[in-house]
Amino acid sequence: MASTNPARGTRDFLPADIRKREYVIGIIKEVYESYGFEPLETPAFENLETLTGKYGEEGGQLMFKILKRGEKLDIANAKKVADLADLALRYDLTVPLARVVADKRDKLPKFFKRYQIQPVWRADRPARGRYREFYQCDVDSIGSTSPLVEAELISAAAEIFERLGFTDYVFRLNDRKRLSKMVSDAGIEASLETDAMVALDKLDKIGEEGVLNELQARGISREAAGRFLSFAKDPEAAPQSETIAKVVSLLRSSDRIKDDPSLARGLSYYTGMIIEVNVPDLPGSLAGGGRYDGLIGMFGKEQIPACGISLGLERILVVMDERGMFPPEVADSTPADVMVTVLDEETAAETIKLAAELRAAGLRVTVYPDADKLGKQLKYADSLKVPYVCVLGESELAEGKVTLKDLRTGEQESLERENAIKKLGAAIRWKA
RNA sequence: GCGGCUAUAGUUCAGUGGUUAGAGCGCCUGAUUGUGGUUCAGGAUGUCGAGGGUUCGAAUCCCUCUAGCCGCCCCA
Repeated sequence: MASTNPARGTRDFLPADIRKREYVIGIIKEVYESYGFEPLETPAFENLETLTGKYGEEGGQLMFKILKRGEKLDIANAKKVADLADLALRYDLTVPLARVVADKRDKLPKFFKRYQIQPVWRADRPARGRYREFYQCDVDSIGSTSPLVEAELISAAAEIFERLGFTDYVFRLNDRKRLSKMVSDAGIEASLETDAMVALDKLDKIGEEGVLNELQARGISREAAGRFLSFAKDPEAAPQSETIAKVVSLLRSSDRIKDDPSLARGLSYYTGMIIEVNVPDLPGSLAGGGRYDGLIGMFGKEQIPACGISLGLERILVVMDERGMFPPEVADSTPADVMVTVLDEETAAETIKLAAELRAAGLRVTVYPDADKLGKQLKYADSLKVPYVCVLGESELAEGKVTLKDLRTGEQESLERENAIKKLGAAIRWKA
């Protein structure tokens, strides 16, 4: 038998999963909209040349490339990847945004604030909380170098975490320019700057001693490595960042914002502030971002400054699941408020009519499809956790009534149709 | 990319060379011909991941492949 697993590193989202995802995405959209960010969507795939060279060497390897089609596909004479593939699946949301901005500058506002919630694909090896298809929720502000941009992005992201019910998140802030100064002040050669940052990025994971060893392994002297690390450990000792000071002064003072000179972040396109959001019980981050004033210029047109934050939807969902942070109507979602029974094929038309009346009253109504025994129908309703059942059989039809049963209490009563509809409408509205 | 573990009913798992492969949960039927969630009685369900090998005999031992999980590397 062929495997019925979804492709490696991908997932099927069952109804309960979707309810949770939509709840979180709904809050993210609401908050971003309230800050004046506008939605953007870009294609699932891009021209290969749009994406190549934007993510460093590693990134290129992890891109899902799409084979050329028809006559253009000449496997026998292909010498390099570009001979075989001409398209690739979206690898992140930032580069497509940069392309859109470079391409449609004239159609976009001078300061373009956009959010984008779409899947991206990476041909990575899957691991816990890591997939080959996953969603990113990006929010970016294009066109201004003002620290007000950073402050607003941080403020919006913080509001999202508050609304979702997080009480222990921390925003760590650092500055790429300050990191460069830390490198030079420590006496590390400029050519080893990237190595120093890659090693520093692992501080949480491998500890101080581990970072010192890694710095030395990358050709940095013990003394320089020690000085570098002492800056990283102490915001007072480290060179001061004007940007961080300005951004912090613009935000309402909060112990959730932390100046952290040890924060590095992998991506090479950041040019100024870098941001990461952490919670204590998760090794990685819930969100990350920073300023990238050079990326849009890579498309060869105008150099336009930009800054953004990306929320890690999958990780937010994992933490919320583990902590039971979903409200009951999301965690215990049901497909309908009420189910209407069918006891006889002859009366099915009446069942459909009643269902339509209930829907007109604003209820979510499902109809049992077969004329099975009543016990079976009730059992089914119970398995769906539908709270109410309308029993509509011969005896009810003869009297022009309907039997309304509350599956949670087991109570039931025989009511005139319009009373049953009124009562259900009130019960469900009360709940909502 | 490297190392380790796993694959048996719908599902979670037991079964270390010997008849006809088991259990919990779930599912179906009945007690209850129109009343679920509890209970009781009964019932169905397997290419033992795929392919090859060893053996009188393989779910069990060996090899290959595939898939899943856990570390490392890297990343969100």
